[in-house]
Amino acid sequence: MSATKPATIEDVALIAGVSIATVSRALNEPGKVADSTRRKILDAVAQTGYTTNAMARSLRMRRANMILILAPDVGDPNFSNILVGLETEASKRGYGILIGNTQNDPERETNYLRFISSNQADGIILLTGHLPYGLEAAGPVTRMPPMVAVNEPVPYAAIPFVGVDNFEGARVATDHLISQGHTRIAFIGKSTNRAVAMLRERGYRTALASAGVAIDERFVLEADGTTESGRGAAERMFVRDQLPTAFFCVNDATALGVIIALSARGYDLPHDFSVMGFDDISYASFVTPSLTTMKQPRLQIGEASMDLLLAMLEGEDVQKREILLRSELILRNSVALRRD
Amino acid sequence: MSATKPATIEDVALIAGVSIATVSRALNEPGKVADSTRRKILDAVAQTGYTTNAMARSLRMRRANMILILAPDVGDPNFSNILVGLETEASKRGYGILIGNTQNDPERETNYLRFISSNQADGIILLTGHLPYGLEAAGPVTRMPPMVAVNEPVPYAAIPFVGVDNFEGARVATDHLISQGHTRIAFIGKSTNRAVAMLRERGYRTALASAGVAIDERFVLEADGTTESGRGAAERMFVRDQLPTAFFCVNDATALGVIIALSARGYDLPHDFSVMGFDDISYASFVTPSLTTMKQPRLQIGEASMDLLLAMLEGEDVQKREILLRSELILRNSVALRRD
DNA sequence: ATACGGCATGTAAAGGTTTACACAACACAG
DNA sequence: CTGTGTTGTGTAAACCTTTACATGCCGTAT
Repeated sequence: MSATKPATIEDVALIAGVSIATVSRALNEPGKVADSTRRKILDAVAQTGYTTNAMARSLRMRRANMILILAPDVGDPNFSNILVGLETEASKRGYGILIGNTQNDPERETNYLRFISSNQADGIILLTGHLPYGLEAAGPVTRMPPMVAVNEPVPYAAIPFVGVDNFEGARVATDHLISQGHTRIAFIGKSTNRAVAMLRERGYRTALASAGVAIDERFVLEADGTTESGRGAAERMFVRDQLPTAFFCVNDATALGVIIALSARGYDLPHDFSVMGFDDISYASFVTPSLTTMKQPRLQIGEASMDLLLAMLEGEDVQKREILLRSELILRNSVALRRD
Repeated sequence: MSATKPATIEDVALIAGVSIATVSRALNEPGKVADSTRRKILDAVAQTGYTTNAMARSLRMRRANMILILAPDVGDPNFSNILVGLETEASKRGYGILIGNTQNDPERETNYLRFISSNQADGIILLTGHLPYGLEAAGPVTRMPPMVAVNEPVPYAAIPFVGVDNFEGARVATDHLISQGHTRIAFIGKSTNRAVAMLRERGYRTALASAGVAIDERFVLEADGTTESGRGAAERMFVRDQLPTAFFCVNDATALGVIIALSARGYDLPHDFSVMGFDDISYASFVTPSLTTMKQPRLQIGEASMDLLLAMLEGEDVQKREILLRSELILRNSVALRRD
């Protein structure tokens, strides 16, 4: 007897002997309908297997209960658990997540905005570090959808940010190296445009300054955050006359490159050099030597940012425009007491 | 002069001086409208910044152009690039993807089905290896949404499958070990319920059989596919009187565990033992020794499966119920010529 | 007895599309 | 000049909700 078409609110109303308005109310604001009627309605719902049609609902309510996530690369191991956190929190609150893999392609970014302009998504989580390309062109400021930037803050835009306290984390990391007796500490991964790298460098400098250690600028090397760039930077270091005893790397991928370069030169780590990373990506514990690093609370970052976005969406006045979470020092085997 | 409300098809029709039906046609089936009118309409569209409201469209058309992806853990490095492939193909064809992270929790699985029953998604990509819990209960077979299983086939259900040819891949892997002179080859990762593991074991057995090598059943050990289980299995191996010279592991995570166990016992790899994995997960190249393994064409798997699902959705009669892609032997440093 | 407020429910509009059907204009064959 | 197709466009229904407003009823204060 199951209808080929799915049941609508009208079918339910008919069976329960009430109007569709009452059915809608019974389902959405149970307080507003008499107990006896509500029971009849719930029975009818069970009997028909009714589910409310999300399309009709969204059309009427002008809201889709859907969040768009824009990421340059969903496959990035750095994003994986953030994604899980985002999804968990969204799902818990009845929202779905839509993912947009931009590959940093402006065209794709613009294209994903159709989800916003066509009302398929109510807000955006930005993992890209910049406003979606084509957003300004799309219309005046009033049309800007609610957004939260995660991991990478968006420069020159008043977008709420959730991420790790990079400055503080880098300070803790550098302090740890200092506590192991190191003073000639290199920083691998200087950048003049990536905000995260700049904050981490500042943390490094501040830690050394407070410890009264002068910074040898020849120990501060540029690298773009990839394993390859880390390897290259380490190689460049060896043309210098004086070498550091420890390397603080802007992230784990870079640290991996440094470790590969040092191992290839035949050094024994961590005996000859200490290496410290940042992020605690999944394979940090599998490298040899396993990597001492700062762990990003990725799950929490995901949850907190989704929580913030949904709060904005639901009209709560959000006072905090920035949520900084603490990173945690993870002790493994790539850092040791200074030996020379 | 930009309206506070987004422009509707009616606004466009008014400006272009035609009816809304013509506007709709001009946009969706351009051939059916006169060139001159179409031009006027496109002008009006540009002028108003009109975008069609996806909700209204989906409501009317009973189709959302959205695909639900059910995965036990989106953060799994094994899934990452499959996800990218899925997204790429979907996006190329104008579909969006909705992700459902089930954590193998029946309740969450059931919950995600609301996207289907409420018409928010048109089809499902199953990465879980089983039908979503609660699907059968939801209604008769006629209501089953189009589905494609990826990576893990769904047992006892006629669901089209896309994945790597595990049998063939395992055979190639084992052949490689044999070609390096090994005959005492262990299989780590036997399972009696995971289809993928069973296929890989069969490939292993077939390769040895065709090479005329008798299998020592004491070399076939159970493990559930985690790094920890690989480590444990390797340890168990050492209570035996005779040891293998090579380990073929059901996947890279297991291989990693084996490597860790062997290294901890002070063996020099690959000199003392060869270890082979399967999957080529991202950190396979970072372990020491770097892991020789079979590479899964993850991007392709993602694209092929989405392509199949969309073909089904668009009514093309899909003849192929199973697409098996080839895995590729990746030579690194964990396998060497037999030395003893 | 009258007025009034609160409660439970119903009526109908609105949200923005797509598309079956109808219609008009025109060309062309008979 | 009539009948038949073709082409281009319009009218209106349908998709399924939510919700402002109206209605009717009952209880209570005046």
